[in-house]
Order: sequence, then structure tokens, then C-alpha cells
Amino acid sequence: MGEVICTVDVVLLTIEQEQLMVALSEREHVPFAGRLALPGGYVHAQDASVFDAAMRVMRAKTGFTPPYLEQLATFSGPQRDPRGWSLSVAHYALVPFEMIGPAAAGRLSLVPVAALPELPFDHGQIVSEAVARLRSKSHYSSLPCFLAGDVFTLPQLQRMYELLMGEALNKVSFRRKMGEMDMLEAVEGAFGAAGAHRPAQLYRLKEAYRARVMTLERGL
Amino acid sequence: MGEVICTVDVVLLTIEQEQLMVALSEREHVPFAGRLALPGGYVHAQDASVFDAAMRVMRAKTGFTPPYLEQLATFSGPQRDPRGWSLSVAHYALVPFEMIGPAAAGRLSLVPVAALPELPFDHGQIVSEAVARLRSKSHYSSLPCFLAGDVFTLPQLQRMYELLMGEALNKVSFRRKMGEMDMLEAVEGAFGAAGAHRPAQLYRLKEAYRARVMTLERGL
DNA sequence: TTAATAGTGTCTGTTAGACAGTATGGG
DNA sequence: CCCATACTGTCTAACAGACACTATTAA
Repeated sequence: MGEVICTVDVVLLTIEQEQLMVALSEREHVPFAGRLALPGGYVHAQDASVFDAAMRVMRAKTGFTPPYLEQLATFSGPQRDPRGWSLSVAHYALVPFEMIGPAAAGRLSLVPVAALPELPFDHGQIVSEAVARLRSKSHYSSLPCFLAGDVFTLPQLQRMYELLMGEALNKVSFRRKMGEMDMLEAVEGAFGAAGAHRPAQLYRLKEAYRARVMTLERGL
Repeated sequence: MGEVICTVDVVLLTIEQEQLMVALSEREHVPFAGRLALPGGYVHAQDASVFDAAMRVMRAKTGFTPPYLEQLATFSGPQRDPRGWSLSVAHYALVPFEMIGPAAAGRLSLVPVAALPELPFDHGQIVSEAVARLRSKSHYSSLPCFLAGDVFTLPQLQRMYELLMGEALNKVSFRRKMGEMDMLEAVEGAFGAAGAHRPAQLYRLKEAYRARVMTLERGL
């Protein structure tokens, strides 16, 4: 069968104002030209892999390289694309909001995943599965760190974990776990902008953990 | 790009004699005709999805429907297949050995994953990732149950978990967990074939769990 | 009876969470 | 001083693992 339409799509996720947001772009071509959909594109003969194709799409549509990109799953069937039997290798990317801000002012629109509009193809389902995967992995990995910026405070990071996991976390336990993971280092002399109270220590990921995911044996 | 070669491959796994085995089939066509490789095939226009294609391949090559089949990941690139830029949506299937026995007498060969021969394409890597996924999920899910037959004893099931996880498990804890999962039911009046010692109670999966995977919050 | 494995009751150490205290900023 | 939030020490409850004991079969 040579007539399979092969594409990649990327679910680009970020957190802004305590909300998980997905980046959508206006489609330039038929079908669904002008509609908001996941950024994606055809697999090219020049791509070294579908991962490479997803990276290329990200760079083209956002102007940056996402700190985290992973294959999600492949969605396929005769009905999902009006052009015919199609297959999309879906990926998901995580970026801090500061990074996506400029791009979002241009062709990308950030939409809360909690209030997603109807999307073309099966993009609604793809977003659901990406969010489910991120939520699931947040229980036992350092994935949420890729949504934080270069430096962040522990209260900020804990709020991100809580947001993704959908439940309140015990402060003492959370800090104990972060300590055990031995993944963060304090940024000397720098403190988070405080209100009328004690400011929080700033941290950053240790060098070794900026390119890989840390996983915990017993979660949280 | 219309020239992407779209295929599915299935890593069919079973346990025999305390060893995790993968089912390989002799390739009928070029490239690599006559070589042992993962059972697979082209995606057809009649398939409702790549999952459907994988099911069709399983039925054609084994004569049965595997109790568990899940998409693993998509492997792709210009080099992996000498025919050109190709993409394979890899799946993995779990079956009890009793089910695969007859088919294994025919076209399928069961090979221990611990002593895998060199495989064509990137099938070696695909098997590795399937095994890694199964091992990982065995820590916190009911997946190993799909490798057991209709009925089994708790010592048998524990040995399967230990085999997959690569570590000895505490008997009391294991039974406590199985109890909490509330997934098994004793088969009345039936006991495992015993030697010169007390025979073990036989169990089976409760109806509700024969078609889905149970996951544990805190592993084991 | 003995040997061998199945199954269980209970103790103990480890881990997670609750709670309350101290620390440090602004007003 | 007060308030608000950051951080920490410590007690308690929940859980997992070790151990030892009973149960049940064949020889």
C-alpha cells in the first residue's frame, strides 16, 4: 500500500497562569485551511526519522528547539483525514512559557487544555492522550521541570506538579523527594521575587538532568 | 512524500521454562527472504487502523487472537529498510505458552530474548524496547497475567513477575498486593499439580480484568 | 515420620504525611 | 509590632519486608 499519508503532529504544552496550555496553529492548506489545529506536517525524504521531522516542524513553527520532545503514539485510519488513509506519528513537547511567549504572539495560539475547542482530524484525542501521558509521568518523574524556566523556586515547582497531578502535595514529602533525587542545585544569592514575606530560594536543574528525565521508584 | 513504506511489526512474547521468549517468523519475501524476523506486514487500505493491521498480522501468522496487544512505538528512517524510507508501527503482544505452542510447531520460532540472534532491519532494537516496556510495566501492573494461562497458582504468578522484574519478591507483600488489587478469584476445588508437598490453590482473572490492565499506585 | 512447598500471623524497619515550630521578608 | 509565606524538626500512621509458624501433600 503506497497511498498512506504520513505526517507528524506535535502537542506543544506549556503552563501559564496556573493553567496547562496547548499551542495551536492556523492551518495554511486544505483540508481545514484556516482552522486551528496541532502544528504538524508531512514526513520528508530528508528527515532522518519521524522524531527528526517533529523537530523540524517545531523549529519551523516556533523558531526554537523545545527542551523536551518525545514520541507519543501513532494515530491512523481511513476516516481521520478526508484525503484518504492516513497515519500521524504524534509527539509531545514541553517548554517554559517564557520561551513560547514570542512565538505565541505570532502564528501560534495558546489555548487552555481544559477549554479546548473542537479540533480537526482526531487532534482532540491526540491532545487528550498527550495530556494524560504528561499527567501520568508527572507522578514519578522530573518531566514537569521542563515546563519551568531556567531557575525556579521550590514552591513554584510544587505548584506545577500539583497542577499536573490534579492533587495537593505534602510540602515536607515533596521537598524530601526533590532532595533524594539530587537533581536541583541552589542558585547562590538569588531569591524569588517576594511579596510581603520571606523570599524563596531559587534553584536550577543540575547540568546532567537538563537533557534527560529522572524517574522515581516509588512516585511523587 | 508519498514514498514512505508503511508497515506494522509485532513483538510476540511468551514465557516458557522460566525464560522470556519472542516469536520470530521466516521472511517469505525480499529483502532478507528466509531470515528470521518479527512477524509483520504492510498496512492495508482495508485496515481500520495500524492496531487492526497488527491484529490481522497476528491472526494470519499464528491462527489466534492474542489476549493482549498494544502499540509500542514507531520506528522510522531512510536506512532501516533497503527498499527506502520506511516506517514501522511496532506493537507487542503477550500470550500464554499453551496458546502459542501449536503455532510454534509451524512457521513460528520461539527464541529466548536473552540469546537473540542478529535480526534484519532494526528488529533487534524493537525487541529490546518491547522487553524494556514489559519489564517496566510489570513493576506496577497486571501485564504479566496475560502471559499466564486461564488458571494459575500464586507461586507460578510470582515467579513470572520475578522473572520479568529481574528480582526476587517478598511472598507476603506479593500476596498482599494481589489481594488489594482484588483481580483474582480462586477456582473452587481445583489445585495445581503438586509434587511431594502441599498443592497450591488455582486462581483465574476475574471477568472484568481479562480485557484490561490493572495498575497499582505504589508498585510491586 | 520426613521432606518439600503452600499459605498466614506478626514484628520491625522504612517511608510518607500531619503539625507545629522557626525564619525572613514587607508594611 | 503584624502578617504572609518559606523552610524545618519531629511525631505518627501507613506500608513493605523479614521471620517464623502452621497446613497439606507424597513417599
